[in-house]
Amino acid sequence: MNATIYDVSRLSGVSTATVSRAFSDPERVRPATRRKVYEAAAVLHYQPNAIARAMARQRTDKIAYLICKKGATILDEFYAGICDGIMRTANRSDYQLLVSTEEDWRLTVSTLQSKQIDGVILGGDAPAELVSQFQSQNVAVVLVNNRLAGVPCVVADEEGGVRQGVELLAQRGHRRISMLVGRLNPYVVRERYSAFLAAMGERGLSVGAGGARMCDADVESATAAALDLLKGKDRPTAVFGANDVIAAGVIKAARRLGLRLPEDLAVMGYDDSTVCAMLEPELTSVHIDCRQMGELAAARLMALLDGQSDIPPLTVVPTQLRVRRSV
Amino acid sequence: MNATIYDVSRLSGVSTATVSRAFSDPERVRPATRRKVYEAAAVLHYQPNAIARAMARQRTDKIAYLICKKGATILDEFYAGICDGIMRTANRSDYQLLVSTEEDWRLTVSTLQSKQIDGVILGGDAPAELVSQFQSQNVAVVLVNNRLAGVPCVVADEEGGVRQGVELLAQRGHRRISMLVGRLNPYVVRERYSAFLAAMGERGLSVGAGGARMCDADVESATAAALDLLKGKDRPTAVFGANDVIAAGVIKAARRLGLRLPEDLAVMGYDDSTVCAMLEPELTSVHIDCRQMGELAAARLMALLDGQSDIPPLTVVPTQLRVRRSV
DNA sequence: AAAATGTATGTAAGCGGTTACAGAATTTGT
DNA sequence: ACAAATTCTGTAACCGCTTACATACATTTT
Repeated sequence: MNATIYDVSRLSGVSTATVSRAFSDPERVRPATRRKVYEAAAVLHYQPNAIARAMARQRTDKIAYLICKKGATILDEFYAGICDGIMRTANRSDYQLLVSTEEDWRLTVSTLQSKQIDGVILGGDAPAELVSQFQSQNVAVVLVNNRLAGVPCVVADEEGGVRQGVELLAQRGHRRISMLVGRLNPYVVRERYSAFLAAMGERGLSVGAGGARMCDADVESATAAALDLLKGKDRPTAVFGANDVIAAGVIKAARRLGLRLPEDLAVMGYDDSTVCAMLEPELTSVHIDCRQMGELAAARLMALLDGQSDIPPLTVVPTQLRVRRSV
Repeated sequence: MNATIYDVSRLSGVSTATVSRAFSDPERVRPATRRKVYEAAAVLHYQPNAIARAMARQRTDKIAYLICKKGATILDEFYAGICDGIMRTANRSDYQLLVSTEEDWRLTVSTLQSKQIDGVILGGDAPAELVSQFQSQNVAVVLVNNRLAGVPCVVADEEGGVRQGVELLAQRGHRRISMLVGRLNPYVVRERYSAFLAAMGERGLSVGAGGARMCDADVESATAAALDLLKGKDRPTAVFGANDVIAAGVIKAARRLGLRLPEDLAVMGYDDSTVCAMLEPELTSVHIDCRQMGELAAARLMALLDGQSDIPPLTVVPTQLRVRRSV
C-alpha cells in the first residue's frame, strides 16, 4: 500500500493539515516544518493521491481534447498537431490531457461530464448542443478550428492564407485558377472556399474552367476530380487544393496527363503538412501552425479555469505561405 | 451544484447503498426498486461522480498512453495510429485515455503515478527503469512497438515485413539492394536492419554498393543520403527505405538523378503510411496495422487490470506487403 | 405454520485528501 | 517587558461513493 498523508503526518510529527499545506501551498508553512515534512515524505515515498485531492478540491486538473469528426481523427496530421500543442501546454501547467474522438459524442459526454474534467477543447465540427451540454455541467469549453458565438475560439487565419496563395498565383501570371475542395470539416471548407471566391473576385480573376470542384478527402478521388478538371479545353493554369492531400492528387493527375510542373500547371496546397517536402515538385502550401493553435486553445482554457475574465472571444493564428517549387 | 447519491437516496426513499448498487451492479437490486432509483435520478439529473467512485474503489478506469520518443510524437502517423486503436478500445470498455509524450518522463511519471491511472501503455523507446517505476507503483504496463522481458509486448512482425519486401525485389530480379536506415526508434532500426541483413544473406544477395546507409529521419537528409548512395558506379538497383519518409527521399533523389522509376530503380518503403498513395510513382510499402496494434495493446492492458493471468507475453501483429508501382 | 434458506436493503466505516475555524506561537510596537 | 498584531499549526468536518456486515423480507422446505 502507498503511504498516505496520515503516515507522513505521524512520522514528521505535524498534523495532516500542515502536510497538506506543505505540498499544495508551501509558502504557508514555516521552512523548518516544511523540511521535516519533506523528509518524512521522502522516507515513505509519499506521493499525494491525486484522486483524493480532486475529490476534496472539486477540481481534477484534467482537460479533454474531443475531436468531433467522423473517421480517422487523431491520425489527421492537422488534429494531431493541435493535440501536440495542447499536450505540451497542459503538461507544462500540471494538467493532464484526456483525448477522445468518440463519434457518438453523447456517450463520451456522459462519461466526461461526470466531473472528471475541468474543461474541454472541442476540435472539428462541434455541434452547439454539445457545447451547451458541457457548459450546463460547469465544464469550461474552448473551440479550436471552429467558431461559435459565446465560446472562446481559436482559429487559423484562413482568409489570409487563401489570399496569400491567390496573390502569389496572380503575381506569377495565372488568370484561370480553380480550387479543388474536398469534403473536409464544414467550417474549413466554408472559410477556404469563400475566401477563395472573394480573393479571386477582388482581382477580377476568373474561377478557372469548371470553377471550384468538390471531391472526397482522399487522394484517389482528388486525382479523379483533378483529371476531369484538367482535361477540359480551357483548363486552369493553376489549381489550389483545399488541403495538401488534394493538392497531391492534383499533382498525380497532372503527371498522368503529361503536364509539366510548374510550367504547365501550378499547384498549391493548404496546411503545409509533412508531405509537402516529399512530393516532387515540392508543394507550395499555406502553413498553419497547428501546434500553436493547440497551445493557445489550452492557454485560453486554463485561463478560463483560473477564473480570468479577459479571455478574448476569438484568437486568430496567422497563416503563412511556404513557397516551393510547385508554382 | 450537482445532485449526489444522497439526493437520489432521499427522493427515491431507498438507502444510498441501494442507489449505488442500482448504478454499479443493477442485478443486485429488485427491478421495482431499481426503477424508483432511476426515476429519481432522472428527475435530479443525477450522474455518479467518477472521482468519488474512483476514490472508493481505488480504481480510476483510466489508462495512459505514454510515447517515449524525442521530438514530434503524436504527430507521427505511426504513433497516432496506435493511439487511435487504443482510444477506440478503451472507450468501448468505458476507460478514459490519457495521452502524454513528455520527454522528461521522470516528471510525467510522478504525475501519472499518483494513482491517477490503472495502467499505462508505453510506446517508443521506453527505458526499463521506467517500466519498473510503474510496476512498483502497482500500475499495469504493456509495451507497444518495443520488447522487454517480463512485460507484455505488442509488436509488428518486422522480420516478416522485411522478408516479404526483399523477396519481392529478388523476384523482380534485383541483386544489389541497399537499405537506407534513418534514426528511428532504436528497436525498430535494430529489427528492420537485422531482418534485412538476414533476408539478404539467406538469398546470397549482396547488400548493394555502400551497403546500408544511415541518415536522419527527415526527407532532406534521406534525399541527401540517397543521392550519395545512387551516384556510385555500382549503385543498387533497388533501395529499401526503413520507413516511407526515407523512401520518399529516395524517390526524390532518383528523380534528380534522372533515373526512371521503377525501371532504373525500385524503391520500397515501410509503414504504408498515407503518403504512399500520394507519391509518384505510388510507393510499395510494408503495411503495419497500427490501429490493431493499439487495440491489442489496450486489450492486453485491460485484461491485466481485470486480473486475467493468461496474458501472452508477446503479441506479434502480422505485416503485409502492399505492392504498388514503385517496384 | 414454523423453520430453514436465500435475497434485498440498510447502516456505517472507510477511501485520502482540503480547508474553515480556532488556538498556539512568534514577531512587532511601545 | 507586555500587549497587539501577525503568522503557524491543529482539529475536525467534509468531498460523494463503495462495501462489509447486519438486518429485514421473501421463498421453500418440512
